[in-house]
Amino acid sequence: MSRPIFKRQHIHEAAMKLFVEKGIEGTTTREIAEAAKAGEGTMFRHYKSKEDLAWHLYHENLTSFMAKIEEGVAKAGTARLKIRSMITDFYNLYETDPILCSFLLLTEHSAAKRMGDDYKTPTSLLVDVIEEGRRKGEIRPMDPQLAAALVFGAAIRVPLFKYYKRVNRDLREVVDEVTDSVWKMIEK
Amino acid sequence: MSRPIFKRQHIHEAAMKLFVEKGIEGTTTREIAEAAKAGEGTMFRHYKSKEDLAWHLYHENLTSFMAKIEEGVAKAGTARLKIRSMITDFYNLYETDPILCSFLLLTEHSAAKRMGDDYKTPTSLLVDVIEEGRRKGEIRPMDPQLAAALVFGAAIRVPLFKYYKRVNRDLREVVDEVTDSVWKMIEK
Amino acid sequence: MSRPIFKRQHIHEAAMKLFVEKGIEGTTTREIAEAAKAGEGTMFRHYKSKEDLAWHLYHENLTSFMAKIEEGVAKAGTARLKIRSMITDFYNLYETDPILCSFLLLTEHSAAKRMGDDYKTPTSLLVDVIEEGRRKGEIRPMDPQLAAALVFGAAIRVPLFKYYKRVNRDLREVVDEVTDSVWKMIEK
Amino acid sequence: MSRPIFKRQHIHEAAMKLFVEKGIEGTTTREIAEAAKAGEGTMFRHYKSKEDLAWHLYHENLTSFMAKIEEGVAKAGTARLKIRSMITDFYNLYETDPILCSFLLLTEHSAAKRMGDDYKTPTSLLVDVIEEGRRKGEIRPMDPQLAAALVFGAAIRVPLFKYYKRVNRDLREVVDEVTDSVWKMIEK
DNA sequence: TATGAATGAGTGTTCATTCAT
DNA sequence: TATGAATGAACACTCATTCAT
Repeated sequence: MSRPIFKRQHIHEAAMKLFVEKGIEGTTTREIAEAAKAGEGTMFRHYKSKEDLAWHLYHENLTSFMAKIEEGVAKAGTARLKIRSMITDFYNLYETDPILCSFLLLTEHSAAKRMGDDYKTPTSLLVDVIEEGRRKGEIRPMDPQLAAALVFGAAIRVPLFKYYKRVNRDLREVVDEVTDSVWKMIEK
Repeated sequence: MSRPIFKRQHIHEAAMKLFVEKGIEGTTTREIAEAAKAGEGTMFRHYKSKEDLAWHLYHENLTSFMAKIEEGVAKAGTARLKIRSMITDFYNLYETDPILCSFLLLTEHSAAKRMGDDYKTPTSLLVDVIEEGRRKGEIRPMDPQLAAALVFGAAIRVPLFKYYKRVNRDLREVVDEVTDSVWKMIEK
Repeated sequence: MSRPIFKRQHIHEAAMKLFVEKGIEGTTTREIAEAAKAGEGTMFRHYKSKEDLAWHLYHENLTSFMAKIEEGVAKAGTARLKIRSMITDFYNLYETDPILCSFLLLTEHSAAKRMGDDYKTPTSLLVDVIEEGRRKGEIRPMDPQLAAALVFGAAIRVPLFKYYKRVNRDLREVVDEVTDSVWKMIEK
Repeated sequence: MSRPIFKRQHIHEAAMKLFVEKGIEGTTTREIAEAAKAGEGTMFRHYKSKEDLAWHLYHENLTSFMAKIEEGVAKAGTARLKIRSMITDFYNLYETDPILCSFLLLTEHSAAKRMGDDYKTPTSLLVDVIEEGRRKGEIRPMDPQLAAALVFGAAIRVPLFKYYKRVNRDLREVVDEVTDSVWKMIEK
């Protein structure tokens, strides 16, 4: 009667939006279905469970975002430029797709349980970058984990402040200022 | 059967621990009761609902923590020392009562909905400190909100890294290093 | 510390009022305690349970009301006068203590389960009166139960209509009109 | 496991029976589900709450019963015949579907809160009939509300007596006797 | 006698999930 | 593939009842 259309993409979008707004546990499958204009059972043809949907959403988007970040990092020659590249990618993502960026940021906590320790995340990449910079003498002697915490924390709080409307500028305009600032914390 | 001892404190402690471990939505009232060795209905004599319990826990602890922070900030003479004082209080809290510290950090997001815009939070206090430092010429010209995001983000990510076992040192030992680092981002 | 005062009477009054307003099942023991300005446990010193309280309230008040009705009925010489006496007592009660009257009327249904078949109620008394009137030839040949249903139903609906504000007059003024009316249904 | 048959009708029947037997508050949703051989959550797909179910049951059945009564009343030429028609419909309903009839009678009280004042009920229809009869001189001068109370009370108590096994005859056999009796109360 | 904190069985309700269509 | 009625375990919450004070 009705022609089956692929609802998967609709479900992706609806779910991610709701997950950001109300959290994963706070979102019901029925809300997702409604927002996606799909039947209540449709989601389960594609994913085993709500958690599974959330995980796939996280995993797949993080993976492709990581690929992008890693590409930029690989191209950049210095630790400073590598960090600048990561910040650029993050702020770009936030301005292009704030829901996805927020989802990636907010879900990290709950997804952590399901990720192995060797899972590649922006944080672990940043640690690598810092360790390499340390070895090359670009960065002052300090615990790389602590350095990563400072840099990542500083840079990532800016989109969060924008989310809460404390900061209103286009984040792509502040990439250089943020890079300069965080670099001061760790430079030789 | 019944033994009129005040169970409120037990409930506070059990609930906060569980809220940190599993989130507010992820924690059931049954679990709280069990962990507090209290009856299932006992919580509801003290709080209207689970959400209400979470809110009170957040509100009361934040209020008294804010009092402590504000005291330290008031005593410190310069922006740098004020920021150092805040970091000290935070890291002290983390080492003294990591559950409470984590709860305050993690609940900010969901509590935000219930807080008025004029609600005093560590973040808003930091903005005040930075604005004052700016006026006094201690801090370089920059958007105070952006500065606050950088400083707060950097400093607060450190306990989070400890929570995830990336950082293992006693945070009270790194207060000075962190203060030095974040100060570089904003100093004149 | 506090001087124990008899709270029983307060509880009686509060409970009956609430039972009429919200039904027995719909009233909580806490509401009763609050309305009676008594502690939550006080009621249980006097009655085994909420149902027990309701039953005693019904039983004791009905018993004393029955005594009053029976006295009037015994004094009256004819069936007509006996019925008039009953209506007078009912309407008097309604105007004097509408809550008690409503309680007696509304609780009959649920109390029926606990009453033995030989329990004396206004209805059973009315049947007796009618049977006697029948024997004496004052009442036309008809099923006494049916006659009682008609007379009792008619007379008792009037206070109910007043309760719902459809009738507003003082019921004591309409005793004669009602008596005349119901008597027409059964007179020889 | 699941068997997409419409359970709504089952729930209607089970709920009404239980509501009559034990009252709305005294009936648990679990009991309804069991009696309807439905899952515990099934009711909530159709109705927002137990109260909502009760209300719809009352509203829809009363509405269609009112349509039937009004039709009979409209066809009858005199007040006496109109009243006879109403009694016929009531007693017919009682003998045909005693549960529905009892439900309509017993729920009136609690449903009253949710009904607007302009809600059409058998009682309000009876008042209309009596007022018209009054204007046409068929009925003696008297307060129409009082007259309605007497007539409705008398007629309706008969099924109630049957419910309590005081009266055992088929009510359709007593329509004429009851009509004759109640008519005497109000005729010119 | 009166109290009210504590209790836990039980209630109405939710919601992820299943499966016949 | 998509649907949505049906499900029932699990949930937040209520409330009659107990008992140490």
